[in-house]
This record gives sequence, C-alpha cells and structure tokens, in this order.
Amino acid sequence: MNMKNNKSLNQLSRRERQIMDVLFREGEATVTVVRSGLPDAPSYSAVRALLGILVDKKLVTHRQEGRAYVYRPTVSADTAGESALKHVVHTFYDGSVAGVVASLVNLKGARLSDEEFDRLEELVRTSRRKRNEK
Amino acid sequence: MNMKNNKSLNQLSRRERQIMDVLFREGEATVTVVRSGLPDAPSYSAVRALLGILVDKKLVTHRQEGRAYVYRPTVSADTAGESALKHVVHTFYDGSVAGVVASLVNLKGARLSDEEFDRLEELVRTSRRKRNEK
DNA sequence: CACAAAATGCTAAAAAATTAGCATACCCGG
DNA sequence: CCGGGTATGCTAATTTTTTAGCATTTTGTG
Repeated sequence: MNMKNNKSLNQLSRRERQIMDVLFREGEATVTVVRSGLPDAPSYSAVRALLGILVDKKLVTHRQEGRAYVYRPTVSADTAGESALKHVVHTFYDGSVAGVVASLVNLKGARLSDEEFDRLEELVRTSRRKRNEK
Repeated sequence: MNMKNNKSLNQLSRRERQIMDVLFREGEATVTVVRSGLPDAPSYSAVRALLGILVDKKLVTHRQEGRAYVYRPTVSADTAGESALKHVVHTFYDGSVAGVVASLVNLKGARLSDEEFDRLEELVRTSRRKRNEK
C-alpha cells in the first residue's frame, strides 16, 4: 500500500497543489494546458519548473508525445479523491459521513437530476446491504 | 456575499492550511494546541507567526482568555466544508455528486451504522422532494 | 526553404514562506 | 517569595517556493 504519495499530496506547496488539481481535472495535460488552468498563471517557464519538481517527487509522470511532454498524475483521480474526501470528512464534518452527504445534496449549483437521485438511493441501499453481509 | 475568504482559503501556503485545518477540527485553540496538531510541528514562535499572518488575512480571529490567546476561524466549519467539498467534487469527480457519495459510503474506516444509513436515505428523499417543489 | 510558433534544457534570481531567538511579563506551586 | 513553565512582542535570518530569461531544437506553413 503506497502511502507515500498520499502523504506527499498534503505536503505540497500552493502552486504544486494547483497544478495537481489541474492534472486531476484534465486527466493529463501539456504545459500549456496546465498553465491555462492555473489562477494567475505565471510564465510558461515557471509552470515547467513546477511540473519538473512534481515529476521528481513522483507525483506526476510525463511521456513524450510528438515534441511535447504530456503530464499525468501517478495516482488516479479516484484514489486522490478518496484521500481528499477523508480529509474533508475529518476536518470539517467531525468524521460524519452523513453530514457530508447532507451538504452535498444541497450544494448550490449542483442541482441533481432525477437520475442522480435514483443513483444515490441505489448507492445507499447497496452499500448498506454489502455492509450487512460482512 | 463575502467571497474573499473562500478565495483566500485556496491561496494558503502549506503551513497556513495545516493550521486552518487544526482550527476547523478543534473549533478554536491556543497556540500550544494548534502546534500539537501540526505535522512536524515547528517551534512555538513559528506557529505564532503563522497565526498572526492568518489574523492579518482575516481568516482567523483571536480573543484573549486569561493571559493566552485563543484562535478561531472567522468562517464556520460548515461554510468552509462546503467550499472544500465543491472543490473535491469539481476536481476529482468531474462534478458528479453521485460519484462522491459512492466513494463516501465505501470509505474504509468509516463504517456507517444503521442509523446513519437511515439518515442518508432520509436525506436523499428530502432533498429530492425539496428539489421537485421548486 | 526560410521563418514564426512552440517546445525543451539549463541557469539564475526574486519573492514568499517558514523558522528561530531573545527580552519580558505573568501565574502557580513549593 | 522565588523559580519553572508558559505567554507575548518584536526582530532577523534561513529555507523554500516561485518566477523569469536565454540558447537551442523542432514543426508546420506560406
């Protein structure tokens, strides 16, 4: 179980974090794309430097595509998301998953469709069932 | 609508963030308590300095209690939590609230009780109803 | 085929964050 | 009433982060 990456993710500097966010959102991206996703985007060089650091830290890989590099997190968005969620649950909701869900379903700008509500109900039922089996 | 704080929360440096996390978890805390909640805790002085910065940025208030200062975030954990959640949804789950809930209910180390499952179901039903009313 | 556009390698500097140290005041127990 | 523990004020230095610049290469296009 590679704990190192998760730990690192919380140790990132401001810019490093912003860059990781872009990469997680995009899946993978070139320097230019990363740059355009950054708030108060710095120079192209600056972004390259940061990406280099993230590669050194093994949080990001890059492959060459044509003449450019394409960067991508070494950890899946799902894994990183879980880690981020745990942190939120623990930090802001005192460990209460239900509390988080309460916030989620009422988030402004995230009006859920009927299908999504169906899926949510399904999720809860399934999860409960699985839990009871164990 | 005070957007400034939320924006600031994403602009924090590593230590500043760690300190805010402690404060959100604790509700409020003295320098010593904050310090003991920090990974690789630096000197007492360092923590004080950081707290001072956060006060300057209006993210934290402090009041005197006895001879010591007690620090507390200016924003409620709920508000900050919502903001953090939005960020997670957007960054790691492509905006899918259902996706987040799916992760949540299966989080390791967060086994939900029957009561919590009940509450979740209730939450989903209520939210859907409210939505349909509008 | 020459040139503009866009990439990389490498280096160095500027800015921000993080930390520590010292002088001093206060409270409490022995 | 004295000393240890803990607090604050203030200041300065170190370390990390963040940024930019220049030389060079590659690619596409008019």
